[in-house]
Amino acid sequence: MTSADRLSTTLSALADPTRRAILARLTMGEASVNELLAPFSISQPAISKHLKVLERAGLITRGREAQWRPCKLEGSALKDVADWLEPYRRFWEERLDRLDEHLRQLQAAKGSKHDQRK
Amino acid sequence: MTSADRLSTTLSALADPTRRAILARLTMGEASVNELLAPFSISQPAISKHLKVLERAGLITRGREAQWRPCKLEGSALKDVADWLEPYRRFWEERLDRLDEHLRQLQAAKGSKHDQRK
DNA sequence: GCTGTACATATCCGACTGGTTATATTTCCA
DNA sequence: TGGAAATATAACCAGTCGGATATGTACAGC
Repeated sequence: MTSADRLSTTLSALADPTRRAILARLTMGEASVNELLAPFSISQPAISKHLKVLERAGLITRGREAQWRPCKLEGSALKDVADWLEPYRRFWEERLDRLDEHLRQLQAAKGSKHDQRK
Repeated sequence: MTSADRLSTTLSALADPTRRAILARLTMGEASVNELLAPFSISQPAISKHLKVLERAGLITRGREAQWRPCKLEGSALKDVADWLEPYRRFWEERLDRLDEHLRQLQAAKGSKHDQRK
């Protein structure tokens, strides 16, 4: 799989609120399928499918403990996303800079008036 | 649209290599549809669809200049992704791995890890 | 006006997605 | 040994996706 395809797989795995909720739960530690199922009103096979997608994307790994298949968060795939995102940082920080500049101009305009309250 | 849905829309827009390539091109400045089309061997309507997806996700904005519709990168949607990603950083950074492992061992030592909740 | 250019929209198609229910598999335990 | 629990797999369905081709719309310049 090419690097672009891997990133696509990861991002599309993340583009689902249920799967992101699963990842959020896993930040608190490993969990079984049933534990991950509990907060949702969907069927168990649906969760198993989500876990398969997350595993395929490298976002989780799975162990074996008797009849349990504990899930564990795997950070490295998220790092790929962060690394892709990084070069774009200036495009949202720049925006904030401009907003900040704008706010300072507003502030200056306000300060030049006698009555600062509406 | 809820916050989760907006993030899902953004992530699924990013989960396509063609759309990410379009964003990469736009880091070098605004571009027309034809300019964005050039590097790809897909049809013009296909690019228009991709641009619609990117616009809906808030990743680009579009102007009007005669018969051209220049596209411009919009960083704020990417910031949403970065903000979502940030709490997961400790899961890929090496420095905290030992602490994390330690915490997970403590958690495991508490036992009854796999109690069923239903 | 007329023509060419830039782009959007409509429609269709095959592949994929996220959900379901039903069933199979693996493992523990009484 | 046999049942219950945890999980996986199979089959199905409706909706979405990314592509195509064909056509429509808006504007520039002659």
